[in-house]
Amino acid sequence: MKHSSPVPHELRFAVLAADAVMFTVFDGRLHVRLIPVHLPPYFSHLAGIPGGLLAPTETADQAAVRHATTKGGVLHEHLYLEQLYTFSAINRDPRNRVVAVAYLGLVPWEVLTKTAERDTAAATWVRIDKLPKLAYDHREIIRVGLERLRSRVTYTTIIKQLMPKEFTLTDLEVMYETVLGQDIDKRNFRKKVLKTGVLQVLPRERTGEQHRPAKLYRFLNRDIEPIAII
Amino acid sequence: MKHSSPVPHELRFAVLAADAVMFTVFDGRLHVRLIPVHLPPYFSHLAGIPGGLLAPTETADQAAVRHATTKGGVLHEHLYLEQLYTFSAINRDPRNRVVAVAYLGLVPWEVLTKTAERDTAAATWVRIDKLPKLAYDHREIIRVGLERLRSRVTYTTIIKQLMPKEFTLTDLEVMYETVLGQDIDKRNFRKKVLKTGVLQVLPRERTGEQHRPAKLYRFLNRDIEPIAII
DNA sequence: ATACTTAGTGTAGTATATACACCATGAAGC
DNA sequence: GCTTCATGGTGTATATACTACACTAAGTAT
Repeated sequence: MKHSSPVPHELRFAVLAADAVMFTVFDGRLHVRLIPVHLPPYFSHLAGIPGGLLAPTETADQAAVRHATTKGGVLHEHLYLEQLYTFSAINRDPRNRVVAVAYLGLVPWEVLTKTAERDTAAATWVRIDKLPKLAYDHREIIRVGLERLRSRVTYTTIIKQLMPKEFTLTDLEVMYETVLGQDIDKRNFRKKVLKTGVLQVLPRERTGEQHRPAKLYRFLNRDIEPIAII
Repeated sequence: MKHSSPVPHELRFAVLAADAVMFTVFDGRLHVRLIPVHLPPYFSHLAGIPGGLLAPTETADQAAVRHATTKGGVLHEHLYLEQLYTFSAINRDPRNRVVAVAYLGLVPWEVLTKTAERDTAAATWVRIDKLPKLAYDHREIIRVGLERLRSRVTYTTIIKQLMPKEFTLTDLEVMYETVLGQDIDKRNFRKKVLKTGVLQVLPRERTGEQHRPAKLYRFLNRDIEPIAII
């Protein structure tokens, strides 16, 4: 049993939420995961990023995983999440004081095989240059998430969280180009990325593509290392 | 008047706090601001970083400024604060569920002229290699703050938040060396930092120091720019 | 005038970044 | 089986940046 609380009721004014800005890349475009917002005062007119309240026995990390998977439809084992920023503006939710711990989520498109992970009534992948009107401050949260993603991509190996297990060097180059929105020189990119030593060549090639087969690579481990690549 | 809340009482389990890990540098050492923790279950046995609960009409940023100034004793106009990380472990406070939005604070030692800003009974500057036993998860918060400071110092100009208005190139070099804990080559440092263009030479020198006078510089603006220096 | 202390500077060697074009190889069509 | 097509894969020359390193300059104190 708990002791009587030393914190007066009027300081328990806020509700805590965990929201996830999840990105994936396909068709050479960055996409973000959006769900319809059913709650008042929006009643499905608007979209938002997946998220929800913390339970009393949950950390923000745990709540982020729970809401990203249940509401966002992306399987836990496919998803990388890291804390992004905490949004605490007084009226960010018009109904209540809600403080949101936002998370940056990344998931490789290729692993999203289950129907619920692609586009359904409950959740869709939307091009970041085609965002609809969004509820709350979710446009701002997405902006901060994208900014963080682009920044981290240039000095860490976080991009591995967007790549499938096996990929060609062109796949990886295109991923960098898509996330950063800029072209990269093919020869210089290959020299640089191979010199970092984060990739392992596989004894296999990707064939069947009406051109010369490409060697397949994988990242040596799942951790994000602080290495400048671009 | 507020509408009746759509959020059940049992989801208002948490209290929100804003804590500030404030750093300054003097005597060639990094110091962090600590205050005695009077509350149960610690009763002044332990120290902690300044912080406190959010008021219902406050953002986390505002609460961080308020507690850093009132409890930490550092004047608002001397203090730089940026959001660091949100700590939400279930039992981080043994009395209550408290979710803390932690802030990284920086302040130049030279501006701390008021008594309350130096060492008092209410707050002291403690060498980061001589930390006492700390309440809650404050050692972890300080660790994360220091890690963030060192990381930001290498690819932004955040170090300007630790420098007085006017300084010599040696002052700046020593600041980098102190924060990063490593020596820097004097000639290479000067070439690099002057080439970035973030500094302005002043038409003045620092004299009276029983050696050749040093030119004084200042940062061109207060914003933090993403520039690699070390 | 001398001693002391930090300020201020340059260069050579190495490593890294950039710009840029052609041959290799499998698939598909004839 | 020859040709076409499309992407895979490679090297070099130039410019820029990084590193290591030692001496003179100038004010203060005696």
